[in-house]
Amino acid sequence: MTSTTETAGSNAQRERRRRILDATIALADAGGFDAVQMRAVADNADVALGTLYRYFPSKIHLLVTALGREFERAEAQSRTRAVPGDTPHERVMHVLGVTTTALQKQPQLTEALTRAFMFADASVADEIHLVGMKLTAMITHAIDGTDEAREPTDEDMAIVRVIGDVWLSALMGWVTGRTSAEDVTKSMDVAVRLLLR
Amino acid sequence: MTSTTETAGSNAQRERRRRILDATIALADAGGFDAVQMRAVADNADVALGTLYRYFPSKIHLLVTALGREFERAEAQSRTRAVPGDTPHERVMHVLGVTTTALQKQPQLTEALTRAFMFADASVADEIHLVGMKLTAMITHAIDGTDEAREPTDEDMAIVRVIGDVWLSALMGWVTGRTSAEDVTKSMDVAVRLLLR
DNA sequence: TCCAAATCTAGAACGTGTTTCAATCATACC
DNA sequence: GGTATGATTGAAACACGTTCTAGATTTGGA
Repeated sequence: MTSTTETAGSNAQRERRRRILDATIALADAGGFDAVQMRAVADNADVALGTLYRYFPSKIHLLVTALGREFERAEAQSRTRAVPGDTPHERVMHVLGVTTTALQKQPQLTEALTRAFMFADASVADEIHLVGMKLTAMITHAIDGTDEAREPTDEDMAIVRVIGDVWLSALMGWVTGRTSAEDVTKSMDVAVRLLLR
Repeated sequence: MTSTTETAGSNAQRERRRRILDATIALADAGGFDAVQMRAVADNADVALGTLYRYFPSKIHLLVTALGREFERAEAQSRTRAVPGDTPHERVMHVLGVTTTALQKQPQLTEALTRAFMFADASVADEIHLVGMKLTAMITHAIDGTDEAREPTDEDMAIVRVIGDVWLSALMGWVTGRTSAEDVTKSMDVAVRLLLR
C-alpha cells in the first residue's frame, strides 16, 4: 500500500515531504490552483524553494501527488464499508453522490487538484495511474456491492472506465465554472443509467 | 452561421483577426501549446502585443477561438456528405475514426487546442459551447445516418453527450502522452458499443 | 476637409513557475 | 574526531503571460 517514495529517505526528509504536501493542500483549499504558488508552498512548509523543486519537479507533480494522497485516504475509507443500495445503479450513484458532495464542500481544493490532473503530462503518468486505479476500485466496489468474491468482468471494467471518463468531463465543466454541481450529478445519472442496464 | 465577432469591425480589423488566428494555428501546429507564445503570435501576425490582447483577452481565449474555427470547417465539411456505415455504431465509429486520424496527423496542433479547451474557465464559456455544439452535431448526424428527417430523441442526445465526454477524456490521455492513438480508438469503440446497443 | 475619438504601436514593467549557484549544514563512514 | 558526499538554504536570474503607458495612426462624422 505504501509506495516507495512515501517511505524513502531519512526521518527529516519524510517530515519535509509531509509538510510540503500539507502546505499544498492548505493553500489549495484556501485559494485554488492560482493560490498554490511555489514560493508560498516553500515558505509555509519551511523549506527553501530549491528544496521544494528537489522533492517535486513541478507544480503539477506537486498537486497531482497531493491529489493521490487524498484519493488514497478516500478509497481506504470507502473500502471499510459496504455501499448502500439494492442495484448497481443505486450503489454507483451513491458513491458518486457522496464524492460529489464532498468535492462541493471544498470547491477550491477540487479546482486546484482537478486542473492539475487535467494538465498533467506523461512525466506524471505514475501518479495519474495511481489516482485512476483508486477511482476505478471505488466504482467497481460499488457495482459489485456486497458480493466481494465476484470477479469483475471485462464488461464491468469497460463500464467503469467510461463512467470515470464522464465523471472527469463533468468535473472539468464544474471546476471551470461552466456547469453547476447538479449538472455533474445529472450527467452522471444519465451515463450510469445508459451503461448499467 | 457566421457569428457576430467574425464579421464585426472594419476590413482591416477582420484581416488582423484572421492573421492572428492563422499565426496561432501555424505556431500550434509547429510546436504545440508551449510554442504559442503571445509575443510570437503578435510578431507573426504583424500586430503589437497590446493589439493581440485587445482582440483576445488571453492565450486560452485565443486558442479556443482558433479551435472553434477549425471545428466549424470540419463540421461544415462533414455535413455535406452522408456518413458511410450500416448501423449507428459503424457510422459513429467512422466519424470518430476519421477525426482521430486527422488529429493524429497534427499532434502538436491537437495538443495545443485540447490543452486550451481543458484549461478554459467560465470566461470562455461561449466559445466552448460552440465547439460542443459542433461536436454533438457531427455525432448526431452520424447516428441518424441518411435519415435526415428523424428528430434526435432525448436518449440520442444523452448518448451523444456521453460519447463526447469519453472522447474528451481519451483525447486528454493521448495529448498528455499517457496513452496511444490506438487506445483512443479502442476506448471510443468500447464506449460506443456499450451505448448504442 | 478637419477634428475628436478610437485604435494601434513599441516598449517597459510586473507576477509567478522554473533554473542556477555559491555557501552552509547534515550524515555516513574512517 | 575528521572528512567527503550529498542535501539544504538564500538569493539572483530567466521565461512567458499579462498589464500599462505615451505617442502615432486611423476612422467616422460634422
